Amino acid sequence: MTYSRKKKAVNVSIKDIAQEADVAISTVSNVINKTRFVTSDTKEKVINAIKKLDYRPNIIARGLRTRSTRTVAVIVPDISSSFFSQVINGMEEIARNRKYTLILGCTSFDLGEEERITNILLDSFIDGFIYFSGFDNYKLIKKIYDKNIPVVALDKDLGESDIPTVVTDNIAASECCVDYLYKFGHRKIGYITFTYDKQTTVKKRYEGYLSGLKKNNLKFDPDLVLISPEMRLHETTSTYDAVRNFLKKGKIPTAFLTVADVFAFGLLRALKDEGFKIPRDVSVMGFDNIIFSQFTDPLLTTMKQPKKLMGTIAMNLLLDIIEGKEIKEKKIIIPTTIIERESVAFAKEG
Amino acid sequence: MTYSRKKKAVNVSIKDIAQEADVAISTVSNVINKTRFVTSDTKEKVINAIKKLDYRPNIIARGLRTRSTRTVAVIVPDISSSFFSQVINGMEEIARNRKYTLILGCTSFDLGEEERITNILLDSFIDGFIYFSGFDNYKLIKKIYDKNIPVVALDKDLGESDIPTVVTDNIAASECCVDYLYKFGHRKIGYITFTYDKQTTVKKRYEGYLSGLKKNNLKFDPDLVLISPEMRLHETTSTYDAVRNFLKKGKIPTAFLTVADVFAFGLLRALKDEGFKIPRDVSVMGFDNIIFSQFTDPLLTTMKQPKKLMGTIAMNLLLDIIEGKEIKEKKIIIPTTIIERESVAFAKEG
DNA sequence: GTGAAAGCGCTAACAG
DNA sequence: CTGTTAGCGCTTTCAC
Repeated sequence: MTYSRKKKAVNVSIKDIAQEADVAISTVSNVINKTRFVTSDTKEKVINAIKKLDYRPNIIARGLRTRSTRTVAVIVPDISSSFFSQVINGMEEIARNRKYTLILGCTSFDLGEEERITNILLDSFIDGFIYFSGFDNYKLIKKIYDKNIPVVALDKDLGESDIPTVVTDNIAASECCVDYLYKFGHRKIGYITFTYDKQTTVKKRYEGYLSGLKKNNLKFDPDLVLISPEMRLHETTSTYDAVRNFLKKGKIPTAFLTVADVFAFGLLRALKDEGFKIPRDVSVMGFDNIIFSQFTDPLLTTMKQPKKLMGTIAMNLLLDIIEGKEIKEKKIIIPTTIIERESVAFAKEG
Repeated sequence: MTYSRKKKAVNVSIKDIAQEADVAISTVSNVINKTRFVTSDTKEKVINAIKKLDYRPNIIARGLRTRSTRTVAVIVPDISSSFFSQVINGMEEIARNRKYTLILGCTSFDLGEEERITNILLDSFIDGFIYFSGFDNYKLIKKIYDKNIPVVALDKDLGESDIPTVVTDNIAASECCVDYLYKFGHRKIGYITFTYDKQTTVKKRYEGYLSGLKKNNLKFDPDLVLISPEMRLHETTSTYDAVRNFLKKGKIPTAFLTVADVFAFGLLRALKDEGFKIPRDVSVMGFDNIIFSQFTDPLLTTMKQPKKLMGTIAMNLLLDIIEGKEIKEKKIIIPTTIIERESVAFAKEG
């Protein structure tokens, strides 16, 4: 069986409405956009014609005139991971409520791809950008910014730049985790992270771990940290293997902090398979509070990044900028909170 | 501090290029679109001008003429859940490779919202739709289809309709699960699902469970199935509670099949807390193979829906239709496979 | 092989 | 209060 596309139906235009209602084109436009006062009589005629012909304005044509399409783009590395998709979910909700359309640009964590996509999207019809790419490629953002196209950077620190940013304070949050574990009597706090020099988030969290130790007068012990380039975000065995190797070396922290929940999952399994009871023998604390952290056994205690909130805040900021509203804060810091579940307990004596 | 938006930069237009290259506008257009032969001399002049002025065609203007924007929309209930976002991930990849832009329309599982979004998107500038909404609202899809706008339905059965669809055979897949458990000696196979009359997928999987029983000459026992409207997709406690109540009634299957992996997570926990060893005492089998099923303890044996593949197939089909290619199959059935992990074992004797 | 000009559907400036 | 008209940037006839 074959199927081939019939040609697209011709839509009714504003001209048809003007004809049908026996008024000028501009009057129709004015009724639709409420741009000028129109007598209720003519207004009614127009509205009836619109209903009769089932007319909808062509937003392409409108966009050509107004240079705005009420469309915003978000540049994101990957939508399939729970973290990103939840943030996007928040953005989507705001965009929709404020009657904007959202376009997705996935970079697959690839800088070249990021540039390619940005350029495509830059080809005219985007009203604004949210840059949520995981990379610290200041250049690309600056390019958009310098073109006077509204842009907000999400979850990346642009330092002293003028570009509006929404960030979680990863350093402070990590410190907070260390504080928390310290309060539970832990003095040998391990850290698990993967290496990704270009991702600030990963770096900052590690910095937070270090400064957290210092703050609590804990000495940094390199044997307590596992930095592995092999661990992956989408499965657990790589982490599991890395952790098993790590544990073989014999120096076992009384508590682990991981740079992301995902790594806590592999860690949990590895620990259990080595005969440790969680949290009786070893405490485990994650970071992100992704959905799955409420599925683990034991339930994972973790630092919550308010993902949806990140999305809504960033989107609201962007749309405010697009609409020319006055912006009070150009740098918004999103609060994080610890979600206490079952994987952290008091350190064993001695 | 305040910040308000400067006005948008004026982009260079085809006119500027024509001027710069000292040729006609149409020649520039013909060079860009390869629509007519142009001498290599003039071509070069044009290309140089384009490079010099960093020109990019305005696709809005182009869209106004050609009535195509190389933009496709996908209507989806929720992007924050792992299942949907992975499917979308596949779509995105294909769209990008074939140089289309993807627009997201989230319905939040709300029929009214679905209609609203569809109408907005219908307002001109979408070349095609993928309907992946979870609902069986034939009406809306048909409306698009009848407007001769390319559309493909994903993961929903439209029966005898002419509308192109991509589906996984949920009935067959569920039967397959029952077969699998049967082969492991299970004769008391339980089923856990939530009630959602309007979602075919849920219904079909249940039907598959029933026909699977019949096929294997197993008698249906209502006491072995848990149908709960209270269970939620995004957390595990609701399922946990429902299962604990269910178990209290005393009739324990030797194996459970769940309509979705998520429910297997709560089930696993409830079972363990009741003192059952998995899979020694009770086997558990999920459905979907979401990422987290490789994180559970024990690792979850489950029926895999090839999520990314669903996305790529649907998107390729849609783009083929848009581009007027001949379509061999209007109804594509996506294969499912069982992922054997650790949560299913042979039934205990007696 | 190239150029001139019409027109896609809309908004906005100008006229009345 | 309403109508006329220019023009957004592009593709596409039609002319040469």
